[in-house]
Amino acid sequence: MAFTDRSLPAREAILDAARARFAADGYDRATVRAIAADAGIDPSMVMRYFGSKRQLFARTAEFDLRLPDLTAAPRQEIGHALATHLLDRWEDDNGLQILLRTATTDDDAAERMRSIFAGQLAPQIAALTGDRASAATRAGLVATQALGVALCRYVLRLPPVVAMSRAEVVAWIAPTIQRYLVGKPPDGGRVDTGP
Amino acid sequence: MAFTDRSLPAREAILDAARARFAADGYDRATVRAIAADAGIDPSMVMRYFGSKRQLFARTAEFDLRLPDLTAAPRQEIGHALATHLLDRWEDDNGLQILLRTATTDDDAAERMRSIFAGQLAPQIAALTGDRASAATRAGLVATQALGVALCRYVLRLPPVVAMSRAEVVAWIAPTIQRYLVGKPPDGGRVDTGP
DNA sequence: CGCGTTTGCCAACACTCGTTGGCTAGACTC
DNA sequence: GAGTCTAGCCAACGAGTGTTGGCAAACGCG
Repeated sequence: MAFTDRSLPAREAILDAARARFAADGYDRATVRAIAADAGIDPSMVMRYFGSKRQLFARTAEFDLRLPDLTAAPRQEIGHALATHLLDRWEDDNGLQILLRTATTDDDAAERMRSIFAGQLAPQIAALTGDRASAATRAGLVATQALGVALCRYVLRLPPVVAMSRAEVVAWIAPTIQRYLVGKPPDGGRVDTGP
Repeated sequence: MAFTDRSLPAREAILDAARARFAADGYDRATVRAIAADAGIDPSMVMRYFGSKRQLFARTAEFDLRLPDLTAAPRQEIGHALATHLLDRWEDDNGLQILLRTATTDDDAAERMRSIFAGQLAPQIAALTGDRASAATRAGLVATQALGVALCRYVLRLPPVVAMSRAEVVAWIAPTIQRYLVGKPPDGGRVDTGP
């Protein structure tokens, strides 16, 4: 019971509708019936093609930061480069919005979020600083600022954060990202796990 | 049909259970039945005492930043002072966690979040800088970092962010908050709405 | 053409949800 | 101490959910 090319448009319509609904409403409030209606297809087909709502969600919640090689940029500009890249990345891919909207109440989605920053960002920082021990902490700090911007701008839609242009946002947060990436740890803010 | 003191323990048990459930599971997944069971009370009593699930949520989702007078602190330390206060504030009051967990999918909760930063934080910043036009933007920037920390540390539980001590978190993010509060706007990051 | 497979739709199941009304027992008032 | 109001519980409703099975039509292959 493999699927043929004939049903491919239907499967893609379901995926598109699911991505839009999950990004807008989150996992719980996005119903299979609503997704199917948006796709112009019967709800039972969603189950046949994707097995279950959870499996459908898992398919739509795949997200890759697609980080560029940060060591290639000038050392003083990597904060700006990363900030720009991240904003670009989640303005043309709603995968992070899908994840963010449901990760606050669903542990599977939260776990994906954790693995993204631990698995994709932290190694890049380790390569950047040569300090593997501090990379995880620095990646976590970058996550607080990056996810905070995403949350306020695209999910909560705080008016002043929405009103800023992308260039303004980048200009403001780039120094923060820069410091978290390669800046000197502040007094009382040690970055390794030693005594 | 006013309620007497006799039912006060029951009403408070419901509120306590509701706060815990909403903070842990968010609005949708926290069921009235589960809240009532935690409180050791029949679900129908929840409706009688609070009208509806939404009204119960509204009662538990009241949150006040209780900001201190920032103009009282030395100018160079207000970032540290605010960062410390915010961490304290939402470690001993789960109101913000309740809001954060559901604001990603519920617009009522999101609106409350917006009004907190626009109504409680922005005026304080205006008093601090004397610049009413930029205060909203600065409040939004502070929100990105503050909510980002709350999200990563208390909701998503990113391991490196959870592992840091409170002092470490404050030491790292205080300079960021400081700059957003009173720092010079970066090139390309104007803070007013002029041309 | 003829036959097996795939597609799509319909109806329904089993379950959970918020919410409602009615009943009993107890507390308070006069 | 009789009458009135309240607290609490039980059962049920109606709506919405994910999910399943069956059936008719369209397709592809021999």
